[in-house]
Amino acid sequence: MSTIDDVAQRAGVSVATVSRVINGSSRVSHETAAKVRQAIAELDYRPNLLGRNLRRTKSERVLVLLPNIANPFYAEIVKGIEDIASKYGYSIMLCNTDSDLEREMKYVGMLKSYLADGAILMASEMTNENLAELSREIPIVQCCEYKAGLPITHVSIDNEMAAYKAVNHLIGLGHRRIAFIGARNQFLSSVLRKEGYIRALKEAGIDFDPAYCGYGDYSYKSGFRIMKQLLNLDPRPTAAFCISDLMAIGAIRSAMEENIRVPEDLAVCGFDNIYFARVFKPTLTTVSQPMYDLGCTAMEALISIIEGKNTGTTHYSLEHELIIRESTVK
Amino acid sequence: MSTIDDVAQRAGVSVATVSRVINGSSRVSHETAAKVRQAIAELDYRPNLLGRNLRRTKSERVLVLLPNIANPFYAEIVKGIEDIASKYGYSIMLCNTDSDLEREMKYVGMLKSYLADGAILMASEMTNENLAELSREIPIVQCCEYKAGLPITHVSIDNEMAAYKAVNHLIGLGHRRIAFIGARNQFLSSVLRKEGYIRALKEAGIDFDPAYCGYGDYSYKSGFRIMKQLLNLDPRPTAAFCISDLMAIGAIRSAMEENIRVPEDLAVCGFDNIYFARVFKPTLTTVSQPMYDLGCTAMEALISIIEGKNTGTTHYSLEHELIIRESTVK
DNA sequence: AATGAAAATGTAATCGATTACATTGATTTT
DNA sequence: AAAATCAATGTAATCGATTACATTTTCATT
Repeated sequence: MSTIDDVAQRAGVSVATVSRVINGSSRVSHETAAKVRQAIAELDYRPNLLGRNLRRTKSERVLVLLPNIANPFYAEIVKGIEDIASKYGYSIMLCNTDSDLEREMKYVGMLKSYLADGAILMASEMTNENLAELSREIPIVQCCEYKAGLPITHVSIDNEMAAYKAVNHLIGLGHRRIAFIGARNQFLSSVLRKEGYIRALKEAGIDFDPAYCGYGDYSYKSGFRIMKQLLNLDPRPTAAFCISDLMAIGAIRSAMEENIRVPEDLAVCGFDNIYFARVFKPTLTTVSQPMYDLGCTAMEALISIIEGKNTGTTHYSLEHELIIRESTVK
Repeated sequence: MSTIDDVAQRAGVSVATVSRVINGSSRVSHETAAKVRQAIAELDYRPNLLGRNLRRTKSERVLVLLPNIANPFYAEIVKGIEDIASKYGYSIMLCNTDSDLEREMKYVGMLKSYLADGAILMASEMTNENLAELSREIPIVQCCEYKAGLPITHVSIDNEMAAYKAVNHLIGLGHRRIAFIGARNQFLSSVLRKEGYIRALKEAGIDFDPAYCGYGDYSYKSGFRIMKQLLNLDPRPTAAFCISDLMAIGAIRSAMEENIRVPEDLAVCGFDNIYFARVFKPTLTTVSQPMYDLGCTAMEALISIIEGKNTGTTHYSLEHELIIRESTVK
């Protein structure tokens, strides 16, 4: 309601002085500062951020684009992002893209229109070309699900190795017919998880069989559907490696409906280690991603790009861990 | 990068004309408009939203404050909010408050600093006084979890009746010792759910016993912990009504650890009908809230306040439904 | 051809802040 | 006492848009 002019008038000083008091940018006498602060309090004045940001061409705000807030995987990452943001005085605003390119572009438009200083993209649907162009204009960092071969900083885990270890675990339990429940998309993370799966099979002398592979969209539903199909195969798989926990849980429920016991008749391994992985019965064997740290690292990286401390692109790879629970071992 | 001045220069017109073309606010000749559009395309120009919003004192943006994006209950509500927002040309930005007043106040500060035209608050931690004051300055709507007795529009279900029906269902199954797993907070919704619980007991001639009541924070963990304690009672409850599905699932897992069968030895009823309620084993009896519609209604209400169509406060109460599944009936 | 109305376009004020530069007044140095 | 220095404060330009008002152009009407 009230502007810096109102404050200046009430305190009997110029707007410059008021601004100095607010920003502590240069020395103001004690008495004057007190008068100004008093006026600010009396008027309940708050600087108009639009004016300030316009003048400073800096918003200290960052957009976080994510495909789906309902996916618990992202919640923990966001926590890390928020903590680091707040440490450096940045605000973050979450943008739910619903994996819809049009929605995503709307938020990217806001980014290009100076509403924020940069963005963290998770599972962006943009083309490589658009992404590259965007990152030339505006500081961005890709987190977790990312597009390959771009000069854009990203933060993730070693997806190939993680998948390799998970599948190796299944092989170690004696399984030979191991299904792969993945996703067919542009994200390097999903490509690498499949590569890890194939490498583990190969090293164990097991032929890769595309019939044992199904593709969905990380969701419970798609895991459920894919497993239904896989169970119709003859001989049917005795184990499955899924690229998300939600898919794994869907797969298990699918098996349960067919009276197939997990893990006795079918061992299932997930990916992510969302909170529900230890709540669900049977508890879920999975690859634990350091979600909180992924978020922290992404935000640290973004801020250093925004503040010009870091111009090159860096690819961060954080540690993961295979967590063995009831869904593979009784 | 480029401004309206650059566009004007390149097109050989004035900034006013460029603005007219962008906003279609008044007639511009075909040729001129074409020249301007060409220049805009060539420069990849986008209006600076800070400048525009400052001038218009309108951002067409709305903040959505929610306690926790990890709670699947909110995800569906947000979808409704987003759909209506997009229908009216508004953008929404999600703000994760983590039920932390300080964080919440930071976002409220942005609101007061003209970064958005209004907000939808879910489970706000602000005091009644602060809320009332805020709503006098800025359009806000409370959704689902709300504070009572304030002249602020809110959208929810009839929580008392919903709880009453759920507990009545348990009573109908023959239960007499029915625990209440709730939350001790300022939200009218949780107070009303308890009142519904008490009314159902009363009508059935069952004495209300505070020993059978536990209080947490809607989370899985708190449900787990509370049920652990309740099971130590002698005689122990044979049923429990929980004010969130996450709590109900925690309670069930707690019982399972003690080798207590659900629903045979203990019937459990949740609240919300989150997606997981039908995935979890046993599937969960619960009160279904029309989350998507709650979101839609809240956003419609907010927009009508922002655009000055509606000045009074309205209290919307949407329909709910008791959904009976395995956790109460075999 | 002169007139007037309507259409197209331009000029400059404005939104609310920040900040370079200018000014004032007090204090120190010589 | 004059000069130099420095602290405190003010004036006005600026960020990038929108828009009221002014001006120019076009064209139908007489």
